[in-house]
Amino acid sequence: MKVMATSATREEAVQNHLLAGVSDEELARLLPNLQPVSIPLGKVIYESGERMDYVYFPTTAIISLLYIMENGSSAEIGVVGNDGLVGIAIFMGGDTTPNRAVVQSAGTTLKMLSAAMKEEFTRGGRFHNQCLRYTQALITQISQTAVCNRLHSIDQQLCRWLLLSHDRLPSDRLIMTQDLISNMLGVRREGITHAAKRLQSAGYISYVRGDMTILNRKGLESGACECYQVVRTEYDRLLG
Amino acid sequence: MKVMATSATREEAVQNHLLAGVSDEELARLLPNLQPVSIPLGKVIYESGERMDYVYFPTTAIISLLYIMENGSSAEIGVVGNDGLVGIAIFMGGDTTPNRAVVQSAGTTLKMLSAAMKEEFTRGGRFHNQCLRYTQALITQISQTAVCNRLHSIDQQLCRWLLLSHDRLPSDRLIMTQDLISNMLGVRREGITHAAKRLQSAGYISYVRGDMTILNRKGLESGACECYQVVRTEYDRLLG
DNA sequence: AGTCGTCTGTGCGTTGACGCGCTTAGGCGA
DNA sequence: TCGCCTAAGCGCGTCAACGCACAGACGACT
Repeated sequence: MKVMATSATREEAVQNHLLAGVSDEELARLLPNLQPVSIPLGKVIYESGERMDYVYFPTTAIISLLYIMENGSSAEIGVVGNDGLVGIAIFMGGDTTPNRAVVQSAGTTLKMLSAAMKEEFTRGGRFHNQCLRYTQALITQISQTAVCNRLHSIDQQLCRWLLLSHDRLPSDRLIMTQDLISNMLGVRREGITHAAKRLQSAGYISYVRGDMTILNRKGLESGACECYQVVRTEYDRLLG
Repeated sequence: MKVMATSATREEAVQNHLLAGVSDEELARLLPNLQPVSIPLGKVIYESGERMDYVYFPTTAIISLLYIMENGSSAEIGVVGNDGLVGIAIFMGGDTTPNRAVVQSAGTTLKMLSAAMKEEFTRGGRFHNQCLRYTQALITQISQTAVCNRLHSIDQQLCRWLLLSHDRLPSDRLIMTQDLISNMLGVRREGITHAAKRLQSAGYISYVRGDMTILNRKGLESGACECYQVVRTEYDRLLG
């Protein structure tokens, strides 16, 4: 995690949609506290139950929220990109969550001390409201993950997962091995191999050794269950 | 849904833990707006995407949050009892959610007009904070449901579900058919039949035609996955 | 060029859950 | 008391996903 000495510029900040949606006055107060940081793939930002010293506003990075079982298996409960922030427990009041936050796609985020976050949140302005609306959107995403885990096939879930990632990605390339994806989705690696091969045969994606490219979004959308669209629509409604 | 003419008394209000946790001053402001209502099993409080006119603070009732698929199948994403409230979208700012809220166990709740809810929430006092802490607890419950749906057997999930219900129940009796439970958990009715029979053989529960009694909580806890305890611990930490 | 580690593909047998159809049994009202 | 409705139990065959073991395949690094 490389920290640049300077605070974030306004141009950097508005790359994050949540920050782009606050008032000029609020943004002016936030800017000096926002530090650009670039974070590598696989970096653990929060550990389950651990004190969170910073909140993170992704600009180009994508962060995955995971629950890790006692036996080591894991499952993703949500994904955060430049549409939101990581660390909602800071302003919700719990300070910690029983989840791990890990970088799914390397890139930059803006980090801010928890204290500064709490201070601006308690002022109760547009920033406060935006944070809560984003939290509601995230709740919808988590809920739909629960439903999808229950009722849909690996193929459908992989499509949903790729679309959620693609929405938060600056390009069509996703650096991610099938093994990592299987940990996210909480399934076998071979299950992902099969599903990915089918998607490749259909011409929706192509990949070689951890380097995946999305070729046909429409195709993926047709292969996904309704869960993706429900989440997408709700994000647009709440944050659009 | 039977509405009594009078406002709620302080004694009624504090049966709901969330209301019990606010300041005297706040409670005094809330009381005139709180109306006791008794609601029968199966009543739909909110429909997916529908405007929410009231928020509900359960006292003895239990409400289930469900997502209904386009093809009619369904899955529970969370359950609310006297530990919280139904209608968080009101103060989170989205006004609606893509979920259905349905009464899982008949009983009473205190309902309050959305406008009154918003007004007290925006005052930003202890009530505001309690609502957010409760929302975080609910997020944990939903997250753990997602994980559990992915990784655990029907037997384990039934145990978890029974324990979550029991925690919110005034007695050990649960009026609920296996068919309804299967809709909640998003599995086949026969799956619940098998799991329930095993739990009955073990002496953990007994049931006849939609009338279930919990005989051995410890037994259920031993049959459940870690998901139940994670949620329980987090509720205690955030709201206890 | 050769070696090693990692990523991907494949082929088993196993299993938990599904879908369907049907039976048994309790409860209630006519 | 009879009949009906609904809840619960049972027995298939089917299937998606699992666990495991191993084989190619690509890239990086001597």
